[in-house]
Amino acid sequence: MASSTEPISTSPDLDLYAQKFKALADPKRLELLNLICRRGSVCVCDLVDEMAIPQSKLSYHLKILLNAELLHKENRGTWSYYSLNSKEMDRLLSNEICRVLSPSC
Amino acid sequence: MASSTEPISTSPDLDLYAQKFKALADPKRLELLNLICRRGSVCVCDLVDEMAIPQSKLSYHLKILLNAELLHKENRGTWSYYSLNSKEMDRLLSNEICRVLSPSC
DNA sequence: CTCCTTCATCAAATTATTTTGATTTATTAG
DNA sequence: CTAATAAATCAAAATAATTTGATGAAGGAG
Repeated sequence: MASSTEPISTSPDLDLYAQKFKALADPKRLELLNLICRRGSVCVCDLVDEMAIPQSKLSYHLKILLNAELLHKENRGTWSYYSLNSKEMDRLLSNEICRVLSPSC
Repeated sequence: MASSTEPISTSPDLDLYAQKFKALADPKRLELLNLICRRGSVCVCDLVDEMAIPQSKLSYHLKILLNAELLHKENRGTWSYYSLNSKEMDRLLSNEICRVLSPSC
């Protein structure tokens, strides 16, 4: 809706934040974020190798992080390259946590 | 494994962070944090009135937030007073998000 | 063209979380 | 003392998230 009578941005859209935190609410996905961050940009097949996780499972988790806008995705041919959305991570998390999740980024 | 040749504390306990984010991963709980923050210190019965939510449900969510150390709890007689653990919130979240979740705190 | 790789998606099975209503313990008030 | 209130906990039911293995679409390699 977002009608013109609604208070502008007084509603911080708790659902939207909840979605982002939900994406972060899993150790596997935190590990994934960390790995992607360290690699800069990685394709799924490399992640499968490094994480020792079935590909469909990986795609599932990547999608959750992507939907939460914590990742960027770029398609090159049949490959999909994922990278961290640092801007969004920074916007969300403290420096301390960013450093923990993304050391040397 | 965890052999002695492994780098110490390379794992910053992702499980622990995941737990905290899981606590934040629910719009009802974010609303709850916000309300508690604005009140400073509130007992469960007041929260039941303000949130229009069954008491057992509220206690369930409070427990999750407490376990994640996002809240403090103080018992006075039969009353339980909950308040925000601002230190932990600040440690975890960006200023922007802290402000959104805890306006005027 | 044919075969192979990459990756997303799907449906079913599994597992985890949440909701509900009842019960329980402790405390307070009359 | 007895009544009533505060809040935690419990078990069952309802929902939601995750895992798994299979399939399919699309592009690359020979």
